[in-house]
Amino acid sequence: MKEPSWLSELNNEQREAVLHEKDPLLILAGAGSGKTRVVTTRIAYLVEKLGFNPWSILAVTFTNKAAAEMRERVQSLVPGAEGAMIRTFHSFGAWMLRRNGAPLGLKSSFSIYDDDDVIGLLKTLFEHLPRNELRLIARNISRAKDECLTPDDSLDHISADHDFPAQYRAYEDRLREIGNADFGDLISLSKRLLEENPEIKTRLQQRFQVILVDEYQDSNRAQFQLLKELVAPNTWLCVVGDDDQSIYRFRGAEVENILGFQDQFPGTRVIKLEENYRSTGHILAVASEVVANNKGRLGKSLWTRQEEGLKPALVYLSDQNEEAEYIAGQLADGNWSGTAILYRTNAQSRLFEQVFRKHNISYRLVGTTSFYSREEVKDSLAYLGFLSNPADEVAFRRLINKPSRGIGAVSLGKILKGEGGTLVSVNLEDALKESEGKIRGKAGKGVSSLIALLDKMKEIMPAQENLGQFLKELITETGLLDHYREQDRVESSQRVQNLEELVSAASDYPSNAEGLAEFLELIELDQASLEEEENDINRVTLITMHNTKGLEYDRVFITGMEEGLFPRGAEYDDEDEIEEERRLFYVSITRARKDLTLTSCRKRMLYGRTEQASPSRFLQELPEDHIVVKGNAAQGAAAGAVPGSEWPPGTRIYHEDYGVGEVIRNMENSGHLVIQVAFETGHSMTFLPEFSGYQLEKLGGGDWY
DNA sequence: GTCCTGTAGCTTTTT
DNA sequence: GCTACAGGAC
Repeated sequence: MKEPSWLSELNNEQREAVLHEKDPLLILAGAGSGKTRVVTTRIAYLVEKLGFNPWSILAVTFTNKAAAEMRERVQSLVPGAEGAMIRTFHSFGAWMLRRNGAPLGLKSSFSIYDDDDVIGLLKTLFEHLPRNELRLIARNISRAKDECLTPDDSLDHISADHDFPAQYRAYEDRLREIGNADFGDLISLSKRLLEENPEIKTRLQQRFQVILVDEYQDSNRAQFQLLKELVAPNTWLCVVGDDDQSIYRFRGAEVENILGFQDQFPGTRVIKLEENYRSTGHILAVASEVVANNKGRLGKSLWTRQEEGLKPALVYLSDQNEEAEYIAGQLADGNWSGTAILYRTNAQSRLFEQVFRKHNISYRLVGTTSFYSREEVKDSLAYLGFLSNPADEVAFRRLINKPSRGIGAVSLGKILKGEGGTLVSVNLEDALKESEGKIRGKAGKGVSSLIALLDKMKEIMPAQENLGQFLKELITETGLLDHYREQDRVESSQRVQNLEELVSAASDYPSNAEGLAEFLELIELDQASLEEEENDINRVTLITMHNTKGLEYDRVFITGMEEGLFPRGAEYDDEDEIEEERRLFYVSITRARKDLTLTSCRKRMLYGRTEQASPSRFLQELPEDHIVVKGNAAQGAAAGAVPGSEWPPGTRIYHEDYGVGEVIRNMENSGHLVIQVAFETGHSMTFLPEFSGYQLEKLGGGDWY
């Protein structure tokens, strides 16, 4: 029997991974080793050769992009096989909860709250707390859910704040009352659903005979527990991942899930994919050498058949301006679309944008302010969300006075709490109607007009051609469109254009309750789905290191290789954190196919201050034989010192107001020397000696020797 | 109820 | 250096 070409094109290990049957399978796939190819081919093989019904296959990924790519590639191998359930973990959770959530009190039309909405809900519960604290609570709730912890569990390791469990409980109660779910719920409630309802669990276990998990190293505890619930003794379980590419620990990802997989699932077969098809020899050697510094790895050694290629360059520059100019110079060859500039923090992109604009270099900025977090989009979605769920207080608060109807905080309080100060109704549309006539003046008229508007919207909905048409009516009738058109005129923004994009995306859905729920889920779960991809244009990619996972470029620049910036937050030398940063470095290096440049600056402006920078510790880990160094590192300046400074670190001083202290750091701001002094009183102050030096008296020490 | 100004605080963030 | 938010002035 002749093999399909997609099977015979695989190398031995890849082939083994595809053909493996029954027992749990752990595929350790190094960067660029053809991981996606193995997963997609495995699905194709199971359907085409072993006769599995696509319906019985579940493949989970972490990003919508990965899911879409997987679906596409499966289809191109075996048309029809893409009928397998290929979803992100969260989208799978949502799918399950919409169909089976009744025992948990969830209606099929629940909305999904993103981080902003969570903070919005917390704000309704704890009005007096400053936003910062609300953000912290939101983060901690999300962390608790990553571990499947309820307010009843021990939460001491999440937050030492004694109020936290009560705050978490209040949040949970309110969210259940409203009937919506947050991102964490999509996983943790799914797990609870299966745990508490054996009949649902059995049904799903019978359906999903094959389960594949991609990027397994990024799964968190809750996702692991959900997976355990789904897997029956006879399930064909296969997980794919790379412990060296685990870079989301800060979001709850547990490398332990992949490190301990064999213990959790006895009888596991492990297959390593170590042949790299992406990068040339020197680049791969550098990557391998760097990541070998990490302990706690399963251990792989990548190799390539490719030529040695170019040696990666390590370039020392004086500051971030020179860095941007240097890269702009390198880009003069016009190969932009094959090039990516990587940085640790989003803030670093700004200067590149400026300099590239100056040199007429086209660029594409990946992953900044998301389309959905824009005000006009959020406003429109609040109306849609509220029409879908009139208990949605977060949406209600957003739309009540947008555009302005004269309903302020006082009137809003009356609507929600009535005259007596108790909650009028969970259904806020009822509460709104209840309050009509009880509120005077402008606000009273506003309430009446909002009621009329909502009624009209519900009435005209079924008559619209599609949901886009309905949304267009909605933003016109509410006045949002006029409101933002005016704003565009004044601020020369593009808000109306964004609204038009939203309308056009909604046009694919029918104008009814189901279409509305589907559309809302799409945009809640896939924030990138509307952003236009114009890949045909020759443009440089500006992107954070985190965002590059799964991508590759001919030429890569890794910028800002400086201590404190990358690795970031290195002051406290937490070895686990350093290892995570090192994995991030490994991920970044392995994005490059042929050409890799690392840049490191001696000075860097951060938060508006220019500070001396020392080279990243990772640079010492680079194998000398495989790199080329340009420029020099420190030019003799000690860390925290400014060359030629009269006040180097270590200088003992006396200040007439603060007493005795010691200079701990020199900085530069707009050409002026700034010194930071730690006083014996415990105070830390900064001074510009040029202007306030008369208040400072040197006590000796700290001279240059 | 809306507009303006001073100040805190700043990672990474698939979902 | 920038931005987002709270609090005061209209």
